Amino acid sequence: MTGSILEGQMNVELASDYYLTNFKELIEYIGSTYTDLLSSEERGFLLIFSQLPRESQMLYIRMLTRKGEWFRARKLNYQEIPDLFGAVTSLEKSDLVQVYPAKSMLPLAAVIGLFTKAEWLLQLKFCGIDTASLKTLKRAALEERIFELAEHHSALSYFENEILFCLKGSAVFDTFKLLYFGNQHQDLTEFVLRDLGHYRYEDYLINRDTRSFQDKSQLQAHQHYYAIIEPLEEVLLQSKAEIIALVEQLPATPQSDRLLDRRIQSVKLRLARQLERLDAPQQALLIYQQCNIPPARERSARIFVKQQRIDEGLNLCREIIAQPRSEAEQQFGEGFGYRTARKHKLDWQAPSNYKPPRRTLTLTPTGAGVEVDVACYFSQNGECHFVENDLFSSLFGLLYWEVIFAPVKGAFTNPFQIRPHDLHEPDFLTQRQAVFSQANHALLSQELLNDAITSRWTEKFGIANYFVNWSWIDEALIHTALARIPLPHLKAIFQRIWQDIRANCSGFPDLILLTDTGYELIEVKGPGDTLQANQLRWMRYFHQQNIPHRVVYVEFDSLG
DNA sequence: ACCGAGCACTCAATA
DNA sequence: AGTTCTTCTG
DNA sequence: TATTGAGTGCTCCAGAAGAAC
Ligand SMILES: [Mn+2]
Ligand SMILES: [Mn+2]
Repeated sequence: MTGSILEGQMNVELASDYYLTNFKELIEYIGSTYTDLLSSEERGFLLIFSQLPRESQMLYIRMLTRKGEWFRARKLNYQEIPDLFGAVTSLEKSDLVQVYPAKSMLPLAAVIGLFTKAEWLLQLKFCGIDTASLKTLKRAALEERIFELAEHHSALSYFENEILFCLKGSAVFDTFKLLYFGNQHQDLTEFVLRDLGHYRYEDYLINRDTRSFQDKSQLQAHQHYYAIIEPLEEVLLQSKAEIIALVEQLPATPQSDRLLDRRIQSVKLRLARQLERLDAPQQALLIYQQCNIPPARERSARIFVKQQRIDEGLNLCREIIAQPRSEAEQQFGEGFGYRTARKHKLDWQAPSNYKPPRRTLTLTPTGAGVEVDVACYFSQNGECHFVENDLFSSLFGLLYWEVIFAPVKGAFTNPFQIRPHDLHEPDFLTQRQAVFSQANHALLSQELLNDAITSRWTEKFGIANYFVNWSWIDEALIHTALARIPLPHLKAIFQRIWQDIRANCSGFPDLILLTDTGYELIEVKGPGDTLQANQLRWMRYFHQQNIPHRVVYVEFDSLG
């Protein structure tokens, strides 16, 4: 079961101007829905670009989708752009590309990345520098050395035979991408992957009169955020001072734009967590106090207790228990509060301590993975499949397909969404009451459910859906599973997913064993592995709902 | 990947 | 001189 | 010995060509 689910439709040929078509589709959307948020430069771009010769448009996009802003003309070889210099001339006139003829003097930082190590060593030799000691340096070290040497050898960034292009206006396109996708991680490759058949997206209704960004200040807030976190990964590797400096740049939280708020808080949590590692708990605490998403309070409580501020730690646990933001957080408050209180001889209610049914199994490893080995072992009792989260999540996604893709205002703004924008909002279902209750009709009988899910399966096969993993679940398995799992069990499981989609799509047991008479959900634990908190929460729920489940602890017998 | 998620593996510190 | 990483492509 | 917590690694188009090691 490897490779893409859509492998069958290989040999898709894209039109030779595919990237121009895609680019035009993107900016057409910007022009039709966002002109009022654009700067004059951005509006100007739309106009100027539309008037460029076709090959100039194509060259511009080629450059946009390559790395960096500086290019050697000789490295831009495209058969669909036979007259490179003709194409670039219009771009230069429109101020979208700056052309630097050979023998120009350029800042070293601009050109350092354009040449290979071998080329730089040659250049160094031309400048009369002895390269013997430089040849063994790694790329990064060599670049450093070149910068030092350039102080006294200005000719290092002088090239006899290189025409260079510098791309302008890439920030404008960044804005367009952000407006189009609503984020900064999707780009033009989405079009290609879709058209190649790697992904297929649901044909949901995109409301042209609803959009992700309502006004300019909202757009600017998102851009500001992305600009600040640009060095995030680097800063996380640096020391306290740099991390704190980055946090201080971030806007105050919580804030009213919920999407942006979550992004900012997630970054704050990461930075604070790193401050903990760097032994700066006080500063971490200050950041956690600006956040209301988990695990901000959990981390704070841990810090308090570590600092022997037991009262404050326990008070925070009480707050968590009184108003948990998730079951996970509640479970933490109860457990950590109990352990801490007990250690200090204080009163605290013991948390529920469910122990799921267990058995141990001794077998010889085949190398395919413990879960597969155990599934193999249980095959003597029936069909046993390694499904983890995929089975129930996929059933959920199939049953509630129409709910997920219902044309609610603002839910869909571009053709590359695997879910509606507001999937995790608390009012998600109240916005979709009618489709929701209609989907639930299928839960009235086994036959209706079977029909609903299998017809959805054939109708939607391969279409991207947040909940459905097409590559791991086959139709036969769905069929048997639906026949064996009683309706009340499925209802209970789906209900818990709806309660907290983000948290409850994970933690399902590894295996499902389907026997002649029924089924069982089995979590496999190899030596040294233990139940994770989310796995235990599901099992506690299974217990309450009489859903058959078990943990199988594996010991290996061949290892001396 | 909506600036990681989800899982198992490994190790160390507790009780 | 073979292997691994990066970049580009459709 | 079991439990807890922390940190790590793996995968997320696929394949080609070039560059780095
Ligand atoms: Mn598992
Ligand atoms: Mn397992």
